[in-house]
Amino acid sequence: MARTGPSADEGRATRLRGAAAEVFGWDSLLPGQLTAMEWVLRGRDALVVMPTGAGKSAVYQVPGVLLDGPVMVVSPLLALQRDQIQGLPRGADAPGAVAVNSDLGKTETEAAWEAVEKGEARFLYLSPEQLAKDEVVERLAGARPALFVVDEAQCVSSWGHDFRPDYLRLEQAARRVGRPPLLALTATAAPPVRREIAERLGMRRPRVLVAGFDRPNIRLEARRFLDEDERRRAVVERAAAEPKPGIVYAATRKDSESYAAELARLGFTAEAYHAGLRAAERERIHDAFLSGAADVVVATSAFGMGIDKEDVRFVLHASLPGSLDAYYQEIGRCGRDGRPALAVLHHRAEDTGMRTYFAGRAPARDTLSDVAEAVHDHAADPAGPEELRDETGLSRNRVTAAVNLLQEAGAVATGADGGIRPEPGMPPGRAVERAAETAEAHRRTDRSRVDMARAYAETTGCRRHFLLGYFGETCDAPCGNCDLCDAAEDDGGAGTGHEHADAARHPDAASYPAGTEVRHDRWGEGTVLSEDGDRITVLFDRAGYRTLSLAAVSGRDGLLTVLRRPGGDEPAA
DNA sequence: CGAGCCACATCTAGATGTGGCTCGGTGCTCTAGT
Repeated sequence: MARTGPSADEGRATRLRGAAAEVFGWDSLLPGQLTAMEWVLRGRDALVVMPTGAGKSAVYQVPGVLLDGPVMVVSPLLALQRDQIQGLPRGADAPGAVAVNSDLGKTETEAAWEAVEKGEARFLYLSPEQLAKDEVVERLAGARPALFVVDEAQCVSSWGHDFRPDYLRLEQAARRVGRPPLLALTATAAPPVRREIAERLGMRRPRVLVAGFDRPNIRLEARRFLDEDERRRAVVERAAAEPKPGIVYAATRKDSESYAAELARLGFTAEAYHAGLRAAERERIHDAFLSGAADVVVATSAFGMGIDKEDVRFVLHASLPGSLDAYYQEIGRCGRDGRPALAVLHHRAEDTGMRTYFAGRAPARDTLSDVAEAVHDHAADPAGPEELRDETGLSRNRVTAAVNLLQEAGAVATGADGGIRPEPGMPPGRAVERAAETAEAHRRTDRSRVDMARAYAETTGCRRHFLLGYFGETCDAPCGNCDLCDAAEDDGGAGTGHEHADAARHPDAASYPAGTEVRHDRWGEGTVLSEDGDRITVLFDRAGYRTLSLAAVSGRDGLLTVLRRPGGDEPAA
């Protein structure tokens, strides 16, 4: 196979720079942006992890105008789709863009498709749920898309398993529309999440670009409370005292309202934001925050995607988050202007209860059983999710989630026409067994994510070191901008704080650098994520995240065996 | 998993304790009835 020479690469770079300048009015491209754009233009699958505001969308927009066919963009929120379309250049020469979703009437939908088919609209925005519809997939296949983009790709991992199961069916959708090259974009993804995105989307030897994770201007703090009233007081006082604007994340809708009410009583413009509010109200608060009219928004996790505001000064958490993936995403919304910003986590031991509950949910056995039987009954004439829904009487999401789990367990497969058939020699009873085991493995992983969030809250080393370690990055501890680094300095140095941590570094720490593949007697196979003094954190394939004491695992009895040392290719895919 | 609520029981007449129940977060889409 002929390799493309330097002149071909240069040609591509020139064309991309030209399109960026002429179509979008961008005179310069960042090195990472250009590299990723070249991959896209060459038709390679790619996964790009880049902070919000660093020009992620440009990675598909610029090559998109040079490709030979429409670009489809899967985006999780309709509001985000609207923002993206509005952000594109307008005018006679501009590449058109449309969204196809439930907001549109019949006539509008038809007009949107025609714009795509005639080439008037180069970008087509869709929710993953749209791709579950046969008529959408067929029409899209006819338009021969040149690129399949998954924006906010962390949703594949965070929402695909239960909340929005159509996220786990994007691989099938891509195959059915002619399997164009894939581009996954996200601002936050730890190495296991990157791996899961690539796997779930069925990426083929993807190129991976990870832009720097560290946000050194965000000061990190965590405070533990025994008493609920004390915690509430501390959160309110901090939100009141710190420079505005800021965001407070609460665990429940009720809490978001009570905190907002308390801040309002103190004279601040504070708004509660959660998914239980009417759409118009949510929009009003969103706009008030962006315009600077609101000092503080107290929100559940519903608030944030699509918030691109530079001058947010703090993100306070009034409860333990469900994972560090979610936490980093949420605190990443402050200090985008590079000026000092603050992230404080206020937590109690009791917070883990609700998080564990949310992390532990899987389709009921009865549901799995009903769906497995329905698939089995249709072995001769495979049915799609829609038909399975009619037959089982279960909701759309339940059927899809059950099908996903059965498919992951190797009990069913999806054909080229979208039909779901049982794997040969797999009776429904065994299919359910295997799907239940798969669900149990997810449950363990999700719960271990909660454990990692708690471990961050309770760490005694440098917080930034811990957080970046979770994302597979290193930083020189002490970072000098977290509460624990301050405490170490106050102690006056010698024999305390981080120096203490260094002194306590286990002699075997060097034997398990990040990326080492290991096998543990009890937890099975996994990958070392980070090393912190005398402990290492390992992500086990079946047991999730575990923090292990080196003294305990590496003694003479060797609970931990090294399978493969790091080095070579990027582990994603 | 655990907090909070309610009904009811308890030991002795208005509080305190206990068992059972419910609820807790993210969005799109479609449909029926205004």
